[in-house]
Formats: sequence, structure tokens, C-alpha cells
Amino acid sequence: MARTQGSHSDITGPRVRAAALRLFAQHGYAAVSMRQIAREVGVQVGALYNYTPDKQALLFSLLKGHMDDLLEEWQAEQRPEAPRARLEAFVRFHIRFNLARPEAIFISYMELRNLTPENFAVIEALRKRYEGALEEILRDGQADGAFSVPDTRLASYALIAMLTGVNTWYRAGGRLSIPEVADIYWDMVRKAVSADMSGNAPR
Amino acid sequence: MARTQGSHSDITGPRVRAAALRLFAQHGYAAVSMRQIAREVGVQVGALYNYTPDKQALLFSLLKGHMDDLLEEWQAEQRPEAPRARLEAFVRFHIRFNLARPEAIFISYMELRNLTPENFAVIEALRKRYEGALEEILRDGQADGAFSVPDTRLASYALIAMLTGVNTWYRAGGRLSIPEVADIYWDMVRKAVSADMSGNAPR
DNA sequence: GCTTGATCTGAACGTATGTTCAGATAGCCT
DNA sequence: AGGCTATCTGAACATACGTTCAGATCAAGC
Repeated sequence: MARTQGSHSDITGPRVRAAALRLFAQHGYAAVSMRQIAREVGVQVGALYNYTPDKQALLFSLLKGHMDDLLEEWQAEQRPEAPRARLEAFVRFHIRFNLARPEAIFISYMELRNLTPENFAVIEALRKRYEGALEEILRDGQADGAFSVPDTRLASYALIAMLTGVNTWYRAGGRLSIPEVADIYWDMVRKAVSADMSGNAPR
Repeated sequence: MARTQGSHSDITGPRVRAAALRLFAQHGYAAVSMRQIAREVGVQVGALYNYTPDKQALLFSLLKGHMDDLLEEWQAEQRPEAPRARLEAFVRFHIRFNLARPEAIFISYMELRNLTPENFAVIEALRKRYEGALEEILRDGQADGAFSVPDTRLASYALIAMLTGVNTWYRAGGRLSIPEVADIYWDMVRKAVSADMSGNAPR
């Protein structure tokens, strides 16, 4: 029996995306079948093709939507002028944003290689845009003396990796709240990019 | 025709592992078929089962072998007494070791969820052992005043993520040599765990 | 109340999967 | 020289895959 109560496009569409997101994050894109997704939604597999042309487009749509959200929210964020305050805003935003959607973050890092080359290029460009924002902060701070980093490009990679790593261990309800985690990470980031005045100069 | 020249266990076994490592790293465990591995080795698919009881055991064997190498080589490393020198040794070792075997590192992070629960537990225990070594260094340094980190556990997570991230961007033949990369990362790590004397104290 | 059209079912398509195994082959040992 | 046995082939097994589509179903519009 088709079209049982509430089984409309507006309902089923988001549910398909939600089920795919959850399952891709848990088992990986290649390991999840269209039939599993259909079962999770509570429909037959054929019905999925009302909402995506194919499995690949479903993955791409999830990743693209996520990257759009990321860039949009960072644009909407309060971004101070001074590099140091701006870097702090970035650190806190990144941790808060990532911890709010762990599954999307997970597949964004794990499933890139399952995108077709064209789709991969799109996502990669968006990622570069976001990470470029961090490097720009570091360059500005380096220029005006607020920071002292040997290589802004490498430093941006290092900081992104460090911040994104939070998602691998953080569990809601643990001993630290998200703001507390952000405090601790900001402390380390702040020192890592500072001029070194501790007397522990490199060899 | 079986047993053509050079097609012995000693030869084929390692080649099976090498092909599996390469293909798993490139396409992901779930996306690689036993027939692809066999084709890469130059053998029919049935022959693979002389070298592994099943596909899962092949993945586990690769990860287990990798973790054993990691712990063994870190044990064999020169490890100074003083926390600061010891941390520097860890940073340089980690970067050097990881960049020497990017494929093994890649599947060690990406394919954990494709392990059976029993196999996962084994790998996870070994990983904890390795990462515990870093946290111990941080705790020692915190105790004797060499470091100033708000939370040694989180700091160890943060540093591991930062160091492991090198593998995502480093390409041999780029503008920086491995020791130069290690220098730059060590500079950031050193500052991140130092007492803060820059006048940029937290708010 | 009838028609229309979006939505879903149920079944089928060809292909691919991991794994098994009887039989062929060929290097090694006596 | 001839047998042994590790090794590999070739084919088969049952099952699963992504995708398609004719037809059933039901909410909405007239």
C-alpha cells in the first residue's frame, strides 16, 4: 500500500538523507546498501530513487550540504578584526560546529575517496576555502607581530588537524563541556602560535 | 599451471599483503574485492585463501602487523630521560615513522570500523599503549615543571592528531624535507606545552 | 465523487560478491 | 626416476548488489 499516512515527499526525503548519513557514518559508504537505507526509512528500495538519482549522488548531496552549512555559519559568525581574537573565534567556532554534527564531520573526512572525481573536486574546493580562512588569520597575525609561526601554511594544517581531532574522542556527557574543551584547545593553540619567550628556545 | 617459477608461498604471501595494503588504502576495505587483490598479485582468487582464512583476517593482519611495528620501533628508539627531550624524540619519531608508511597509517585510521569487535579491541589496545606513551611524557613534564598543560589527556589527543595530520598533506619531493617538517612541528608542539610567558595570558 | 498525479510496492535485471573445492601442476626429496 | 605435497586453477555456490519499471495506492483538486 503506497502513500500511507505521512509518507509524503517532504517527510520521506529528509528521512532518506538522515538514514543515509547515519549509516554511512557508522559502516562506511561502500559497506552500506540501498536496501539497508530503505529498511531504516521503512520503505522499499525502489522508493529511494524518487529522492536521489543514484547512491553516489546521495553521498555527494550530504557532503555538499555539510560544506555549505560550514561556510555559511562561519560567514555568519562574529569575526573580530584583530588576528588573535579572530583566531580564538575560529578555534571556538570549529570545535562547536564539529561537535554539533559528528556524523557529517566523520563522513566528510572518511568518504572523500568514494566520490567521483568531479564531485571530489567540488568538495575539495569548499574545504580549501574554509581552511584558507584559517591560514589568512595566521598570515595577518604573523604580519602584524601577533603570532610567530615558522610556516603559516603548515601551521594551518597542524591546527585544523588538532581541532578536528576533538571529534575522535569527545563524547557528550563526559567530564568536560564543549566550552571547557574549547578553552583548553584555545590555550594550546594560542601558545603554539605565540612568540616563544619561555627561554626554551629551539636548540 | 600451478607453481610457475617463483610462485611460492614465500613470494606470493607478501605480495598478497602488499596488494591488499595498497588497494585497501586507495579504495577502502569494503570497496575492494578479493578478485581485485588476486588480479593485482597475478593469481586466481582461490589462491588467496592459502594465505588468509578470509578477507577480514587479511585486514586485521595488516593492522596488527603495523601496530606491532610501531610499538617495537618506538621501544627501539633512543628515548632520553628529560621530558622535554623525550617529547622532542616522540614528535620526530612519530612524523618520521608515519611518513615512511603512509598506506598503513591510512588504513589504520580509516578501516577500524571494518574490523570485527574482537579484532577492533586488539588494535585499539595497542593504539592506546602507544598514545599512552605520549601522555606519560606530558605527565612527567607537567610534574617536574618542564611543561604547563591544562589537561595532559586532552593535550596528548591534540598533539597526536596534529602530528598524524602531517600524512594528509605531505608529499615526497615537496618543498620541505621530512626533518624540516619535523622541525616546524616540534617548534609548535614545544610552545603549545610550554608555560606561557609571552604576556598573552588567557583572558 | 471522480480524476489526476505523486508516491510507493514488488519483482525483476544483470552483475558482483566471499568462499569452497576437486583436480591439475610442478618443484623438491629420496 | 618417480612420488609427495605445497600451490594454483577453474568452476561453482548461494547471496547480495545498484538500478529499473509496470502497476497499485492514496491524498488532493475540481
